[in-house]
Order: sequence, then C-alpha cells, then structure tokens
Amino acid sequence: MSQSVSSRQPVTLAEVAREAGVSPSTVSRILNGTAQVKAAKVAQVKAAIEKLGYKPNAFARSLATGASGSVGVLTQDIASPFYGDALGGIESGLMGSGYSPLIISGHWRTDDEEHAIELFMSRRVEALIVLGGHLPEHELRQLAQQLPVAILGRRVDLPSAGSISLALDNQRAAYDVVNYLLDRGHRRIGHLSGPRDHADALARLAGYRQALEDRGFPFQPGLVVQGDFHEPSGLIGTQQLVAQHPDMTAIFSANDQMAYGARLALYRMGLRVPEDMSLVGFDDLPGSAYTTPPLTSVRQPMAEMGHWLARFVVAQLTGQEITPFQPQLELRLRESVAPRRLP
Amino acid sequence: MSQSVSSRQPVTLAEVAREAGVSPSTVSRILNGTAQVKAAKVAQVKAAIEKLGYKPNAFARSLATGASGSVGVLTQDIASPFYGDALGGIESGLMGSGYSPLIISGHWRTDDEEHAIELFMSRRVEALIVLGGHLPEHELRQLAQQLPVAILGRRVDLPSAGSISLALDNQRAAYDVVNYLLDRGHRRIGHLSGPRDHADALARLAGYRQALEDRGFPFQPGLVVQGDFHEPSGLIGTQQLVAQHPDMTAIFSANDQMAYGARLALYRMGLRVPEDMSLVGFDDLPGSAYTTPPLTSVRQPMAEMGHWLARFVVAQLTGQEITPFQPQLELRLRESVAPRRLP
DNA sequence: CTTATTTTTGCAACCGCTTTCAGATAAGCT
DNA sequence: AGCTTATCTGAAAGCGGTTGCAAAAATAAG
Repeated sequence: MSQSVSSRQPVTLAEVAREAGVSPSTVSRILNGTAQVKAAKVAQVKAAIEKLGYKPNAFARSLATGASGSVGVLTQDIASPFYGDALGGIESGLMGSGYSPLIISGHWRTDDEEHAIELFMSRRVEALIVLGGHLPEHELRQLAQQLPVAILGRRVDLPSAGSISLALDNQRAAYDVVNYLLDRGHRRIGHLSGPRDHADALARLAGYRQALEDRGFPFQPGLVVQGDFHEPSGLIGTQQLVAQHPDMTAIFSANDQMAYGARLALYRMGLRVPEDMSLVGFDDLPGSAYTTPPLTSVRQPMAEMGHWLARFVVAQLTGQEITPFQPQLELRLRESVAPRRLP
Repeated sequence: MSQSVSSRQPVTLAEVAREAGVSPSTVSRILNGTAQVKAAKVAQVKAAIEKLGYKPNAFARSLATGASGSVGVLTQDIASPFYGDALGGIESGLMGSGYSPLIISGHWRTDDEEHAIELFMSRRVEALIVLGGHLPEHELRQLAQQLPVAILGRRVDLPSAGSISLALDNQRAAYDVVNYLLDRGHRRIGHLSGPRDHADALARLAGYRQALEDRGFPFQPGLVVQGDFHEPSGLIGTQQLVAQHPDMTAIFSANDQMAYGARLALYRMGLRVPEDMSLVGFDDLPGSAYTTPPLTSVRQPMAEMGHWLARFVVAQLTGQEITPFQPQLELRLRESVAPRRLP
C-alpha cells in the first residue's frame, strides 16, 4: 500500500538486501522464485522492496541472464491503418508471454530498415517480426540464422526451421475480384495499381490481367493507371480513367485508400456508386465498412496474422508447439458493386 | 564490406580487443570517441569489428553509463488512426536524437497502463510521453518528479519544471462548431457524444451545450445520444436521433469515427448529406477528407503535437531550449454542412 | 641526449543482477 | 542426543561494457 519515497537514484537490489538484512542472492531468489526462502525473510524482503519502492533494473537482469525479453517489430509506418492492425495483433499475441515488442518503422526505406535492425541487434531482441519492407532477402535469411524471424506480407525463403514468412495469395484474390466483376456483366474494368516496386501491388495487377485474359478479354494497358497507394493518387487516376474510357463501368483499386480517392472523384463527377460505376478495393480497412456505400473489398486478416506471428515467435522462443495457420484473403461483398446496367 | 561470420553467441568487445591486439578500454574509446587513439590502432580495431561483426550490447552499455537511450511512449491503442498519427509524430521527433521510443498500449485500462509504466521503469526509460489514458494524476505527478513527462490530450498540473501537458480546448472548438451550424440556420442540432469517462468527450458536450444556451436555445437532453467513439454507436445513435427528431437538420458528432457511422445511417435512410442533414465530426482523421461528401471536422494536429512533445522531452534530456508551442484546433470546413433549407 | 610534457594506453573497479558452490541450518531417524 | 539428509543462505564470480587513474609511449624543450 505505502508509496515509495521518490528518489532520484533508483534503488538497487543491494540496498533492498541491506534494508532487509539479507544477502543480495536471497533477494534475487525471492524475486525470481528461483529457490525456496524462509517465509520470515520473504516477508522482510517484501517489506523492504515496498518501503524503498524498488524496481528491478531490466538491463542488469538481461545482462546477467542473457535474455532481453523483447522481440523486435519492424513495421513500415506506425500511423498506417494497414500496419496498425497488424501491430495490434502482435501486441495481443505477445501479451502475457513475458516478451514485449520493440517497434520501429522503416518507412519503406531500406536504410531506415537497416538502422532498425541495427538497433534491434544492439538491444538484443530475441526474435524479429518484419512487416513488409524492402530488406534484401539474403539479409533476412542471415538474420534468421541467429534468431526466429517472422515475416508478414512477403514471401521469403527461410531455410531456418525457427522462422517463417506469411504471405497471402494476392494474385489469386485480385483474380477473384475481377471475375466477380466480369460475372456481373462488367467488361471495361479499370485498375488503379500500386507502386511498381511493391510485390503485392504487382501480384494484384497480375491477377487483374490474368482474369481478363482467362475469360478471353484482352488486357488493355490503358485501363490501368498507377498510383502510390494513397488517396490522392486514386482520385487523380480515376479522373483520368473516366475521361479516357467513358464506357468503363467498374474500377478495381489495388488498395482501399486509393479506392477512397476514386470514390471521391466519382462523387465529384456526379457518378453514382454502384449505379454508374462499381468499385472494389483491397485491404478492407476498418473504415471501409462505413463508406457510402460500404466498399466491397478484399479482407486481409492483418490482426489475426499479427497475432499468430507473435505467438509463433514466442513458441519458437519457449520451445512450444504452435498450430499452423494459413490466412486467407476473403472477398467482402458489400454495396459498391452492382450488375452492369444494359445500355 | 565483408560480411560477418554468423555466430550464435554475439561477439563481445573483449573479443574485438583481443583480435585487434589492444585493450578493451581502447576499443571502447574508439567506439565512443571518448579519447584520442592512434590512427594505426583505430584501423586495426575497425578491421576487427568488421571481421567479427561486432555489435555493442546496449544493455551492458546502459548499465555502465546509466543511460538507456529510450523514452517510454504510452499510447492507448496502437491500431487507432487517432493515436497512430501522434505516434508517427513522436517517431519523427525522436529521429536523429539518439533516443528511441518504447511503445506500449494501455487500452484505456488503468491496470494495463500501470503495467506499462512498470515496464518503462524497469527498462529505465529516460522520459515518458503519455497519450491520453486514465492514469491518476497523482501518479503522473509522481513520475514527473523522476523524469521528464509529456502528456498529450489531458490537462494535468505538473509542477515539475521538466514536464508538460499539452491539451487542446475541446470545449471551445465544439462551441465553434455549434455556432457555425447555428449561423447556417440550423436549430435542431443533434449530438453524438463520447464516453462519459472521457474528458475530451465531456468538453465537447459542454461546448455544444454552451453554444446553444449562449444563443438562447435551450439545451435538450433528448438531442444528445451517447456513443463510444466507434462507428457502430454513431450509426445506431443517428437512427435513434432521426426517428425521435424528424425536424433535426444537423448532427455534431464528438468524433469522426461516429460521424462515419452517422453518415452510413443517413445513407441507409435515404437522407442526403448535406442537403437533408448537415454533419460535423471531430478529429479530422486522415480519411475524412475522402468521405462522400468530405466531412467538415475539427482538426487536431496530432502529428505535430507528437513531434513537438518528442522534441520537448529530448530538449529536457539534453538541456536544450525549445520554442514553446500552442497547438490549435481548427475547424476544417468541407462539404458536409449546408445552410438549412427553409421549409 | 637528457628531462619535462603531453598523448596514448592498459589496469581494474564498478554498473545491478544472476547463479554456482559450499557452508550453515533445520529436519528426520535411530 | 547423535548422525544423516534435505533446506536455506551467502560469498564470489561473472554478464559486457565504461571510466578514473597511473604507467608507457611519443613529442617537445633544454
């Protein structure tokens, strides 16, 4: 109950020991339950801890035990709704495991990512979770030899047993989206694609293309405009698409954020969704269920994946088993797609 | 250039010293630039470091120097767009300062927050940035006596010099919103309020009420429905409001997320925004500029505040000066408000 | 080529906690 | 009570760095 005396210099275990009239070893043992200690001494020590407001120094402990109790999480943008979900999952997956996350953003810049890794290593993280990014594969593979590495959103060959990479079949999902649109009668389908150096963006584009070709419709480069995964590029791209292809009846955006931009562009042009133009996104951001109309999108189970990855690395670290997990992309049908009206 | 030999056991400074044929102290001095060292030795040591792939152990260093180089960041929900922005700002504010953030979520649960603090203290963070939350004031004050504390989103009296709390005048902003609506002829204005235990929510409600009363319109409890700051509660609240007050022409939501819910509810009921119903949110989330129509909202400069707070604590830690900063709430006029149509 | 200085180095003592090892205590039996 | 065995406890040696101090080496001065 009693509050500690607030002091500048943190209290050390030795001081607690002196206060309680026992040796440091004893205090340590009580703290960690490493050995039986007479009840009387336990009481004295606990009292001393309380009185002094002692908080163990994690550094000293880590140094002595060689275990840092933390896992490095390399994300790309901490403010991104997309990665944010995954972070939330990781956090919950780590909860109660005794490990805590050390989160750093790489901003899709390789050297930022390298710095992050540097920091992780100097902070002796015991495992690594990597969300996307551009780190060269060989580097990841090298890391995987030193500690468990879990990668999300990239397919990387990790020969090491304790590591894993979790990726979704983006191409397949995009393929399904376009087929869904084709099934509803749409023939001229625009695509807002993502950055050319982004593997997922490429996969989605490939799925779009393949679906068209498999159904016998030629792929038209003019119906694809490249964006950067942010809203403004979706807006501009859509204006462009609509201007050049008045007969276009559906747009498949490579992510939700660009779909939002598209939605606004259409609104501005007086085109209704879905009556005049069907719209499909990708990612199923939390907000997408509340756009007007609610956006049909491909759900990526970010939180679940993050959660599982966290539990995966913990399992590696503690030598437990973990049930495998194959996340699935799922087309969330909402209200932004309508059958093509026959002219 | 040469890559290190990947080894299980991390290389230590002593090993580097042996390899280079110098004493550990010398290596340490080279690493930290603590003293002049003969160029020849520097070269040998650098070569050894490279060859062995040596990475200093941050724990050992922290233990020896007493400086952890990290600042604790207590957020509430890492996946929230709202706090996410602030985190991004903090990250950028810390960048290049030599300090790195240790981020933990409190989930608005006091005991989670206490745990976070515990972890921060055991990890010996050198400063603390707290985003919202429910930690009792006395506790914050106590912490502020031990290290620089920067609080965002709560007004807390921190007598200690090195600490600060940054809060915005939510009541004033809400007051302005409602006046803006009144100026446009709206008379029956609904309010979707936030959680009752949330200071900002209360302030916004108070501003709403005061604006009405100051203009001579009685406050009607029936026009206020309480939500939880999430979309569904905005949706349900709006349905309720519209059903009970057919003459209502505007809704002021205590945050954007509930406004999104409201927007959808209106869409479902066939009410147009802004023609049939004006809508104003609060927070100006990144997505709000891309809703249909773009949402009029109150912008909270989260990223800027985060950035400044980070720089503030760094300034405290390094004994520098920092220019004061008074963040302002700003009404972002967009397209979700129209003058009331005269019946 | 000494001698007085100024640089460079290395030794050794911490930083705060864990852990092995052995001695001290307490408990169990005859 | 005397001896064995099982429990507790403390001394001391690290963990991997940093740093004050003094010795050693290099440089400047006489």
